[in-house]
Amino acid sequence: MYWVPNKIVLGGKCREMEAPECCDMRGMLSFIILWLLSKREMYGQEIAKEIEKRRGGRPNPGTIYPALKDLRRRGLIQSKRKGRMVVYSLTEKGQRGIKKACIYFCKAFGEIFEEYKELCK
Amino acid sequence: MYWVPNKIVLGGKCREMEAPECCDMRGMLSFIILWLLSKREMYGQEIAKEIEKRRGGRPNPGTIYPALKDLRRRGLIQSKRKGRMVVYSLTEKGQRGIKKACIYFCKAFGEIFEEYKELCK
DNA sequence: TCAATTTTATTGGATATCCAATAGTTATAT
DNA sequence: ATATAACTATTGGATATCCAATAAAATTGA
Repeated sequence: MYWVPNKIVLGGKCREMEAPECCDMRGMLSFIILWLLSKREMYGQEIAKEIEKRRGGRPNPGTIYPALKDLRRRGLIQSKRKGRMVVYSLTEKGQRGIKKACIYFCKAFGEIFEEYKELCK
Repeated sequence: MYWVPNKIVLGGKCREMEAPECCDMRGMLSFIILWLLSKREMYGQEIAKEIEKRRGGRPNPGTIYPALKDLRRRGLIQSKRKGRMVVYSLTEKGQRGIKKACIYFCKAFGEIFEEYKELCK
């Protein structure tokens, strides 16, 4: 079995939410990570927490660290040790990349947001 | 190599657009298919065309038909032969599923859309 | 009738995603 | 000094995604 989110956290409160069984949206992890890092630098578990807030369910260490490793290998993020933590941040390539990806994302899925955003408030 | 979209079609006109190299958003195909079918029933190549309009690059037959087969196996869509074409439509389970998935999608990614939607007009 | 076109469909393989389990490393508290 | 907690990290394996190549079936047109 693979990871399926099963709850979602909104406005600080945690509301249970059934996972969308019909399509698991795997493949969006790198995208979320880059987007989070475009806001500010974070360490690994901080990223995992932020993802949990948005998507529900916290990604495993075995998910998050290989993803970070891969993003670093591709030159999109960099890491710096700060005491116990390793702080990750975007490289310039990563900044350009996530910007482009967000625009692409909006063009591809904007319609769906427009239709559902009222329902999701 | 795997499929990476490299252009995007908007408002009928085809504008070239560099693909987001940093994250390919694979895993969203079933989601788009179900969303398209929630609008109206379509046959296979029609679905492929609609995806091309939104995401750029048309999914291969080897991508679209296995995806449709899997959605049918899971009881989310049904198919009906109409002459040369096979028309696909959502089942009730599929209707419930895509609704749930869209809400989940908006909660998880709404922030990104809110931030970029002006930029994408 | 027969070739061309369109649509549906399968197979095989490369790659990506993600989890469970496990372990190492650093800081903090007693 | 030592135990505890928090964070980082790896490995292995199951599953999903997607393309290229290929082929079959139905329609259309000459």
